[in-house]
Amino acid sequence: MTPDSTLAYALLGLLHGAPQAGYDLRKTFASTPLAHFSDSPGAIYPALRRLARRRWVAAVAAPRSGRRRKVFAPTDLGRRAFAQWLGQAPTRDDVVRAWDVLMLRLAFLGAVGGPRLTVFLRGVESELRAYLGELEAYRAGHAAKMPLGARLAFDSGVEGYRAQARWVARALDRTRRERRK
Amino acid sequence: MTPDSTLAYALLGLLHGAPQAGYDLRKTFASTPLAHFSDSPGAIYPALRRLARRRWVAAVAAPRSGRRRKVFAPTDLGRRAFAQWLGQAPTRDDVVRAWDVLMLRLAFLGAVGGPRLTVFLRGVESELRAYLGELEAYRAGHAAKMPLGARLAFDSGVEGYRAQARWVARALDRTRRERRK
DNA sequence: GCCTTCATGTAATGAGTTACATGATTCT
DNA sequence: AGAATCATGTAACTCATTACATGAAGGC
Repeated sequence: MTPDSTLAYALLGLLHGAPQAGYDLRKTFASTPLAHFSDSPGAIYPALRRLARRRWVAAVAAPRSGRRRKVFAPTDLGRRAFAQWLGQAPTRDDVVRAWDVLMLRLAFLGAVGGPRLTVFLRGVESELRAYLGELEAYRAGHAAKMPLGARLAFDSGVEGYRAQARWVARALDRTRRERRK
Repeated sequence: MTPDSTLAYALLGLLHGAPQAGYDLRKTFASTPLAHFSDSPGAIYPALRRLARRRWVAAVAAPRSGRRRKVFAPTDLGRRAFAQWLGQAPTRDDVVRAWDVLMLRLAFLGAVGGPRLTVFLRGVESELRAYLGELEAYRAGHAAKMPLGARLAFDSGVEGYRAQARWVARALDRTRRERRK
């Protein structure tokens, strides 16, 4: 089965929280700065249809009267698929080019809670450290030859990853304290 | 005229540095961590053709003998388009959802050098500060209600932007020193 | 002669963007 | 009655991804 888009998982996750209609999901995307997904109907309604075709979500009883609304809820199959997506170990590639997806998974993992959160954060931490090592090595070899702008852009990347490394250390701390309570 | 993809501008910028063939550009993408663009032929060759159709680049004399190679160089029209792309003032949207594109522009601006770099960085700084303000306001209103994972993910974002704010301040410092030399 | 690398391409597929279309409902 | 909002959808377009195809040049 072909993997679905990030948007599809974001929708699926939100439907776990509460069965909703496409319009509600659009409003969520438009009003929270958490994940910057598109709130355009041309993205959301087709994605919902794909999820429905896959039997990951299903429309629950539509209202007989009032506004026309199609409220979707995850199926058991959808719940399993979502749990599997959440449970994947963070990879180097996730850290390097899909940080936003990692954070999306984290946001949903928090609702689940428990030790899975810690495992996830530890995975992020180790991949992050490894990648920072690669970046330092690259800098040592190439920084001198780079034009000013390129060097600055490179540094921006490094600083970003360093900040995330500090963040993940603090996050691990916080989850430990949270569990002790 | 419809705006072209980021990849197209990346290619155009690299061709400014030196006329090259698609194969060379692929190797650049595969070997530098600067911008993580795709090195797949299915992305690069069509993008080059689009640039050629637009008369932003043109193939320079192909070698009579030896390997089949199509070396492209930017045209005057292409240089103007690229300069215009580089010169755009950074917007809030750039900072929030297209940081990588901003850094790509920065990397190419460095080659140009001069006061444009400073102007650019100052623009980034002010948009960044404004967005950080928005994020703080959001946290004040919503952080208490967010589940642990969501709060952590949100913090990751904030920390990332804060790191970039520190970075841009230092970058401005460095360009000032660079110019004094 | 054979394998590797050079070098360019195409086809199928999936997905997002913008813009438009369409009605129903609620507010004033 | 008219406007705004609710709510869902479609169409045209652009683009990237993966995988496959092709052939020439050079090293051994």
